[in-house]
Amino acid sequence: MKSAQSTSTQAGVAIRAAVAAIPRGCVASYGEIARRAGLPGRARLVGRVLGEAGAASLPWQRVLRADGRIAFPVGSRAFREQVRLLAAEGVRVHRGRVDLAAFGWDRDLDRLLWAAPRPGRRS
DNA sequence: TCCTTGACCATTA
DNA sequence: ATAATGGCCAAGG
Repeated sequence: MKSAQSTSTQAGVAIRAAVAAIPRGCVASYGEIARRAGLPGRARLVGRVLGEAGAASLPWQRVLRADGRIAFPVGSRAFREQVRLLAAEGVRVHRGRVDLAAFGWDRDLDRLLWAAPRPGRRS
């Protein structure tokens, strides 16, 4: 058979590997996954691949939009499912959105801890 | 073959 | 904060 869906292409394999690598309790954006998969600028392809069959065994719930919001319509079946799965691994979702500074995979901890404005450093 | 759609994103206003 | 725009590119009609 030659049904070469995106999930069986090289890109698909790389994307799935990147998603599988997201640590439990963390989240990453579609764009970030694309970048890690060696496909910068192809966030939409990530969404497509996750939509295809085979994503069931992946931690797809850890993939969010760049602003931390869930990519499904609020209240939809997939939306509720994603919220449930994330909550199950300790990721807090508030109003369909996750705080990337707190749960983001690539968050820079140093910058986060020192985020408080220091006196004498610009306003 | 052209056109539309989409689990997206960065920039600009 | 929201809205419009252009880029991205694989599927499906």
